[in-house]
Amino acid sequence: MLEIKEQKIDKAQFEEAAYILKALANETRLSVITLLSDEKEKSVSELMEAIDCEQSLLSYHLTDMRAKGILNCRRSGKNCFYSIRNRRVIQMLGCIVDCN
Amino acid sequence: MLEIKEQKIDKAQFEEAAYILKALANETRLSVITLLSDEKEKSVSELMEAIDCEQSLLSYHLTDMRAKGILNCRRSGKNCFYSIRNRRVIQMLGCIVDCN
DNA sequence: AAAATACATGAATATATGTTCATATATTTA
DNA sequence: TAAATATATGAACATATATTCATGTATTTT
Repeated sequence: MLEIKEQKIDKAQFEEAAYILKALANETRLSVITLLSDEKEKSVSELMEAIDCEQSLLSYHLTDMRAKGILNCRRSGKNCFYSIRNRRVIQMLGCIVDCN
Repeated sequence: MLEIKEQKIDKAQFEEAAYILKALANETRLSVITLLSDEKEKSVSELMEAIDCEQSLLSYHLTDMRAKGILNCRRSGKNCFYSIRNRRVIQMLGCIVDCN
């Protein structure tokens, strides 16, 4: 007698993907990633200017993405320069935008 | 004199991407998409069994993903069969999982 | 050293998302 | 037609995410 093979899913395998998706699922954040995706780092002021986002709010998003390992931050004088920590995120964003 | 070209971002262009990302950024939802990605539709019961998710909670996620245009639903007798509406989502999920 | 600039942080609040439980609805089966 | 099965929905609540505003801190400029 042939058993029907049940497909069981280990939800845990999606933990990390969901975690990153949550960290990116926001217009401001997608804008930041896009601005940083040309390899060049940008200061908070530059990002603010380009995205037209309130200083405090942008800072919140940047700090959080940094805490979640998506962005890097380097201080230089009065400025903080943000950049993308792992280039895979750019690839991912590319797919997302393409598939849409 | 050379002007520095400011890069302005139109956040609105990311609205749709962010909308879909939010709709997917959850372990249960990623599990559902994965289970449905083999072209075959599955009933709520089958999904429930495979994902090990409470009926009501799964229903909530399914209904929402359906409302957001990610899933289709077809009733047949006592069952409701869900499937992926737009195959691009699978491609997207593939990228996400790969890049990670 | 005081003022200005660039950014972060905390508190308060608003809004969105996820979860549970009880109950409703549709369909089939007995 | 009553009971069983499969799924949806509403209410209440918990938690997470986003937003605003005031203020703190580090650095530079005057």
